[in-house]
Amino acid sequence: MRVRFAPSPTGFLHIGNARTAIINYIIAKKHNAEYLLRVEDTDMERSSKESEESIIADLKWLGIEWTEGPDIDKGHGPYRQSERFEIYQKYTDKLLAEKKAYHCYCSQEELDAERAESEAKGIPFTYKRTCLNLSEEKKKQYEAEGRKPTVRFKVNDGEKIEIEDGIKGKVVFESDNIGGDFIIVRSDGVPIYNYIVVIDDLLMEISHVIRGEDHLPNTPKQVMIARALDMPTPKYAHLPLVLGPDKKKLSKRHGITSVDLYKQEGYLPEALMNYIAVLGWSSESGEEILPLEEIIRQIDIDRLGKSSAVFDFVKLKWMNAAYIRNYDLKKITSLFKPFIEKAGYDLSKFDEDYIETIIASVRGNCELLSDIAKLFPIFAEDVPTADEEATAMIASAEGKTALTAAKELIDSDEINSDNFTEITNMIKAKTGLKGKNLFMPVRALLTSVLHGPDLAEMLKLIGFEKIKMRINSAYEKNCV
RNA sequence: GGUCCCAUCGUCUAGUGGUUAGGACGCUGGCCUCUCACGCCGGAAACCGGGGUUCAACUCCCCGUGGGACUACCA
Repeated sequence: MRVRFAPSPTGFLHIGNARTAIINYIIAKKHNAEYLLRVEDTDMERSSKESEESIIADLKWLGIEWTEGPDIDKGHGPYRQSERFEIYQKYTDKLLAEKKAYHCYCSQEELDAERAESEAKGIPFTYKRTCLNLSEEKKKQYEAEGRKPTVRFKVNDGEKIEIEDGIKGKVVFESDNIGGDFIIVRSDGVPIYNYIVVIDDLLMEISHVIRGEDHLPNTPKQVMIARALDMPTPKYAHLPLVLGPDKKKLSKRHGITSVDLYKQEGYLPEALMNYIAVLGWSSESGEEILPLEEIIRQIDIDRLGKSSAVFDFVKLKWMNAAYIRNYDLKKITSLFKPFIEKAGYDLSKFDEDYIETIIASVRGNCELLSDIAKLFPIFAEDVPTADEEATAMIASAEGKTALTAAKELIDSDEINSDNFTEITNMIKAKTGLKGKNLFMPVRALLTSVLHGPDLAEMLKLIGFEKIKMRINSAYEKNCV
């Protein structure tokens, strides 16, 4: 078995494509198959090297590995379509010689006009074969006019194309209603996707083409080309589309749809991978958070659903939070670090164990790695700026009572670096506050936020010096 | 418009002729708790419609309806 992922480097890797890449990867792993990466960069205007690089980087970030591709040549290369033009040329010549394709001199404008006419009449557009039997003189004349021909594939009339799709089952098309003879080589000599994909899949010995459902309507064209070339076709499996909340194909306008953005927002690759992989099917047990190995063990093409799935950003976030909670502490700490640095902290100034302890304490309150940006200051800043609710809490009657007591404790040296974690009890003794009325003001005062991990645990990590500064600062602000 | 695909809670799904239609996210009531989160216990929430087939349809068939994709000298 040989599968492939064939992205077009015209932008970032987005969720829809990532799903195709992931499913192919998982299927490949399951069957111990070769996984080929091919770059479909024949759209010269839209393709770019940067885009190819970013897609590759995103695939790697996700943990997807291919066994063959631009960077791993196993004899089926080149792996970029832009480097394979001579190969395609041979097939085009063959098709032309066998009269299975022909040159077409119709201009874009002429075709547009024909199309507009069909639309006005409300009938489906079909190319009228204007150039099918052009005389040599006519061709010469067109050439003299400076027209450059495209190559059109001649579609057989009344042909039935049956596709046995691994997901959809049997799908039948009629050659008569696919729009007529279609262009396989542009007037500038660059071949079209629908054409070369067939050649590449054959030459690269792809046994299973697993791709998005949006390609299903293209499939009959590809099958016809394969037949004309006397080539076998691979097995097809068309994956249902990933949809946005409005049930339309997921795209940029739905918000964050590129893998790179998820990375930047602080999603773990494993979480994204897990979520995307289980979108559209369910495990035997119904569990959804599954290690990759387990997904590989359980998934199979025929276990995949047939209907499109709405991408649930909220559920992904939930899953990410679960991964953050359960990840190996050392590993998750190292993943958090870039986000702490991004928040403006120089980590070389912090002890490794200290950072790890902080992460252990607050990871449960993080859905995204980037959430650390608002939690880390609680430990790192001398006097973090209190958020709105915390400010209000400190300014309340209980807040001032607690604050005054805390100030007295500090000024009288009743508390020191040895016993400061007992401060809550001391304030309790001094003020008579208890329960919520005690803890919330103290929490607000000493941590600047109302929510978070166990208070005593946090105090230990914040340290006496900072506690002192925070009390003094709050006292000046509220009681002077 | 044409071709093709799809159809169970709001969302992701389980279900393959006989089930109190199950689970997950989200929502929600409670417990735990100084708070939030986690965790635990509960709740509301679905078989698109109509015909068949059958003793029996969410399940099979047909027709509607709805949604989607495609309809390029993009992939």
